[in-house]
Amino acid sequence: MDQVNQLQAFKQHVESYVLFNADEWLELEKYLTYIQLKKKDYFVEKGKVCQYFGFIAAGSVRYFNIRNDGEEITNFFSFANELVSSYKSFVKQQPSIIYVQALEDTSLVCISHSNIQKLTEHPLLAHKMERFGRLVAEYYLCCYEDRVQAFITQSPEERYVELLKDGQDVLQRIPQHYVANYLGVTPVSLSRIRKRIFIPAK
Amino acid sequence: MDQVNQLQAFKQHVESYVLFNADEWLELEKYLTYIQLKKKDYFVEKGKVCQYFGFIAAGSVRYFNIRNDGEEITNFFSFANELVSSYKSFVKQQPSIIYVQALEDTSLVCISHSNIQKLTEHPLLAHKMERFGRLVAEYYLCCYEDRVQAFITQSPEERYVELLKDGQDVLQRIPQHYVANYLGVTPVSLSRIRKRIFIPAK
DNA sequence: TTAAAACGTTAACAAAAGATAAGTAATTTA
DNA sequence: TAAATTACTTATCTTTTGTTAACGTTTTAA
Repeated sequence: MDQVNQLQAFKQHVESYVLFNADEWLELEKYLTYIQLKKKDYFVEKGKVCQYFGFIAAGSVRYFNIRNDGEEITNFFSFANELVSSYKSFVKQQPSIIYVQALEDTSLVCISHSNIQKLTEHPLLAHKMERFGRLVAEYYLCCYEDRVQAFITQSPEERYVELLKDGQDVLQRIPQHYVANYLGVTPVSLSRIRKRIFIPAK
Repeated sequence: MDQVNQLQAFKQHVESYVLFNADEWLELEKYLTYIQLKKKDYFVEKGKVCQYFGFIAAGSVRYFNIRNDGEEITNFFSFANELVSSYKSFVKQQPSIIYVQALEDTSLVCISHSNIQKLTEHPLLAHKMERFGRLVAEYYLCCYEDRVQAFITQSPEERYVELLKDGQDVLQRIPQHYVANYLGVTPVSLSRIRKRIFIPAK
């Protein structure tokens, strides 16, 4: 995917939050950074400060942690036309507690933290950029609200069934043990859940 | 607690995000609503649109859900000097999926949704209000990020031990079965966890 | 103040999940 | 392409959790 198309996709996504006119876009474009990740490249590594806030024009990423025993624990995924960052690390400019890694070759349109600072002080763009930042945070906040709600009110099996409903395409692209972590269970347990669901007891 | 003190506490909290000068405060104050809740009064009810975004000057609230079988499931708590709203409902102006109820008599400094709209278009205050909104959303997003992380990487027992560390005072004020829900386990299970922790096997 | 309701603990049993290991299939990569 | 690695399932055993019910205590409300 070339930069023109990446920018196009980025614009479309941003405008689902806030509308910018042509002049504003010309100015905003100066602050964008294009980043290409190959499969397994890191967008952020644990212990390092997340420098960019990214939009996935193409590809996908996985957010994970490494336990003391070396096991990788997957928290989350982001796909094309979604945003990506180690949010807390980016916002607070503190070392990330997670890794964010490309699941496949991935094209990103990014804004660095220092450019975000400049944009939120920019005479022409400040107001809309603040609003954009707020709406993005609110969007993800609502996602997390749902996710916490699910952990509290649903069993792992129910969470998996729910995920099957609105994430068929997603599930097919992701190794199952990553999904298991995402649901908060072990891969072995997810395998049993699948067995229970697909081959009901006679 | 009288309104002067409530406003004082509110100002202090807001200024931990964004600084407003005296003139700005005088203007902003026009948009505030003071709400008193008696114990067990609702701040928001399920199915109704959350009209206010509130700051708890004194008191505390509990966020909960009612399951099909009538059981109440507690999601979250907010205490004095914290913000409260059914975030998703307030932001999207759609019916709340949860109840928010006062755990004790509670004094709130609130801004209505329509006033938030006016403030984010206000010639004097817009920029700072947008920033305030963004920083608040980011703050809560980080809280949720931690909470989801805890569900994925920790056992209920570990989550409880963690909660004991930084929430001693909180735990003493809240019925234990509310805490159990918050941790994602049943009250019976939390009782067993407590037994395991406090009376270690000989 | 007394009766009713709500709380927390414990017990007993069933269901589910974790840990470990083994075995097969699929994918990677040298 | 062959060897190595990774992924998924299955089995066994242990631990934890859920469910239901009982019991004494505390709190609430009539």
